[in-house]
Amino acid sequence: MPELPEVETIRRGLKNCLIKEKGGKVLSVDVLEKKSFLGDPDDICGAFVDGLRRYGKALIIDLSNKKSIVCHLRMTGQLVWWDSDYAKKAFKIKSASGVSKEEVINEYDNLLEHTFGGGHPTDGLMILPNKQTRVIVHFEKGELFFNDQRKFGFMKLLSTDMVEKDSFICKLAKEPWKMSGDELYGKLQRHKNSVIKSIILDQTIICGLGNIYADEALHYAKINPSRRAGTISLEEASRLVEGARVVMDRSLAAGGSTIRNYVKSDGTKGDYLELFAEVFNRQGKECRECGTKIVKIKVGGRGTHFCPMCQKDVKMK
DNA sequence: CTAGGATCCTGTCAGC
DNA sequence: TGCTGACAGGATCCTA
Repeated sequence: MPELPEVETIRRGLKNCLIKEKGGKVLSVDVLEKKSFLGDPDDICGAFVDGLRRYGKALIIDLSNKKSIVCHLRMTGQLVWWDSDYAKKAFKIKSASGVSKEEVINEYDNLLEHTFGGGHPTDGLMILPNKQTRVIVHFEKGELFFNDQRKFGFMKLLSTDMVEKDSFICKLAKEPWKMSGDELYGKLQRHKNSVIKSIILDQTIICGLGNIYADEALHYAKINPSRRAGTISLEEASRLVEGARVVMDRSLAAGGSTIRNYVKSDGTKGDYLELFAEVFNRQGKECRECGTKIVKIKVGGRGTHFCPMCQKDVKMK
């Protein structure tokens, strides 16, 4: 779920909530699922948040005591903040009797400014913790919830100066905005027999794309997802990098394809997919370019969406 | 070294 | 209804 634009959206949002006095000091940490938090939670108590960084899909929360929380949401992670004011009011709403469900939801909508959430879209986030809550960081002025259905994501405590040496982070390739078509083309030559879709999901080749934006970038570049990397021309590689930039820029402008203010009563699914996706999750619908029906297949074990007309396959010589 | 498949987990949905 | 298998916006580990 969370790909680069979602994580960046979370970074920007949490910046306004957590840094210095807005969040205040960390009071305590509840680790509800051991494997979701690596390190000693006591090490961050008493610290302020100094800043938030992002490396690809990894979010780094830098603290005032030279420690950092490295957070990866993987498939189903969410980060949700609410301030103390929200917590009080939400509890009041929850415990009020004789109120209809609709009224309750409206009340929560009025509290949006006290909250921020992003990551895997789900409903029912107005009352936390829920059974998917893995970690709660209690600040002086609010709470940060790390929810994760499948437990693939994690928070990991590191010394700030060790973050860039982390085995995942140090291997990350450039993001599309910093990568040239030549550079990607060069990398493709080292994986000639790999399927192009799988290659661009590899964060050590190009960083930031996940399953949605990989499909969208390939559609932009008019490249069939099943083609082998060795058949991709320099021109196509350049279009592909450009496509990655374009689709992720669009998503960033829309606040990511994911939840922004998470207690919307009309569903929390975010804007990107409905507004901008050309192929992802549009199987059976018409391609907006040519009217051909979008097809869903499996490539490298991942669900893959493409237009068979715009993205014709090319046979290897 | 590369390429492909299994794997970590829980929840949901289609089909019987 | 209940059961079953497939699948899910990620990354790593194992095998050939």
